[in-house]
Amino acid sequence: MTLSTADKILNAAEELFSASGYDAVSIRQITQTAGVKLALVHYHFGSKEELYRAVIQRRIGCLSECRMRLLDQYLDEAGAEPLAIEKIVQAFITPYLFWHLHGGSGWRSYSRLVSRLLMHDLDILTRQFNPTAERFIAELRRSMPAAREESVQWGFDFMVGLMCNTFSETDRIATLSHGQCSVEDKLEACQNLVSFITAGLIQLAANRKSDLTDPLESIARFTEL
Amino acid sequence: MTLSTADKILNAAEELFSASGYDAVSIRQITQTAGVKLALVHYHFGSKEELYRAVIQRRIGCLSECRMRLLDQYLDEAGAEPLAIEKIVQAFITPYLFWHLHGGSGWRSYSRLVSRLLMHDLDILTRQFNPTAERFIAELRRSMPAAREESVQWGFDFMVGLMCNTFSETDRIATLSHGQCSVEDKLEACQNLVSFITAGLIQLAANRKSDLTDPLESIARFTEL
DNA sequence: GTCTATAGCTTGATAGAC
DNA sequence: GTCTATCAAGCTATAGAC
Repeated sequence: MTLSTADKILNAAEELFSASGYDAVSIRQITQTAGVKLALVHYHFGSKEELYRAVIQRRIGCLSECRMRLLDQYLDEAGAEPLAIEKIVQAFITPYLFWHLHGGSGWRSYSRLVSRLLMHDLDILTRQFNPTAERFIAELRRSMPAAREESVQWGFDFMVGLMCNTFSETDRIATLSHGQCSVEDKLEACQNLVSFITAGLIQLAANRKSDLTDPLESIARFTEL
Repeated sequence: MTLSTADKILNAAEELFSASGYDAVSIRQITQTAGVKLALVHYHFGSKEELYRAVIQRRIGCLSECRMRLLDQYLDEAGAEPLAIEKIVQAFITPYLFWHLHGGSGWRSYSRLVSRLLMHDLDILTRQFNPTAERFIAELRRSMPAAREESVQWGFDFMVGLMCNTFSETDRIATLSHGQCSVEDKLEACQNLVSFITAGLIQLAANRKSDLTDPLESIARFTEL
């Protein structure tokens, strides 16, 4: 199990980027963690940003493929019927969970890193992710026949955001629950997550939007005083 | 409307931090944007990190207060009854929306900045935020009488995460929907958001967790081949 | 309170020996 | 492929004149 220099660098970078974000990590820290010399990053990857991209690239295909295969399996089983919304949510989220649980520490870092990345909007990510996204949106649309297009779009966006939030591993919930819950227990988190998202989507499927006029007016009244 | 130097710095910092994150912004950029000299940041705030904290501090009380007042109003109206879950969600989210809509560009930046901050877990934020959080969790608990404590905790966590995600303003949805939706339309987003979260919470209130054994096993089968 | 000037350090990147 | 040595630029922070 001797790793190539490139892999050592990728592993260290994955871990550090996922813990602190791109800007807060220097390539010196990375090479030190990896146990290799500074110049080797530039030899193997060219620049810090290209290293970052390489880290993301390494595992992204695996995730997309898992999602697609699970979706295909459910479509097979359902025949011509639209999928149950819960199945779509499961096909989207379980691959993340699976690799997080059984992929070793690298995958744990990776899921955190990708989740962090949501605000960075890097071209790589969208280029790799959008095809999968569009397939899931299409299935969602088929399973929400009465819904306006916006509801479908927002529903998918909420699902992605919530999943990333859960895997980003800021353990707010541990503090607030005084240790009773923790993002450490990803299976528990995801069971709740999938259930929560499914119910939310079913609600959007019925075109229900909450009317916010009253609370907005209340606040306006507060701030005038 | 002449701003003090400190306010000029705070405004510039708020805007830049919210756009790029703490580490990616230098105090040189900040002072340049603010139109003041470099040394003044250290004179007024001491250090870059203290400036960051000051930016967060400036508006956080206002938000918490709004949330509390709205919650109090609803409690008044409800008498001794537990609140409808939707009311709790509205009391939590509408203040964010209100200031985002009517607070000027500073508040727009601010909501994005705080949302970004979720992964940074800064002591200030939790110290300021946790009392509000605990009140909302308590109300949620009262309105979800059959729910296990974990469901209440996860439900609240999902609400916070989803709200922050929506206000962090990465416009994934604009690309995926080919321009049909956008985070620019925050009212539309929040109407869907509140409806989605409410339905999710009601689901959790009934202690429903999704069973993920089947999809996890399917994936395990894929990866063996 | 505001300015200039600069100290002291870290950063990403590269040149060139082996 | 890997190493050492180093560059040029950028960074936070501070000292001291006004």
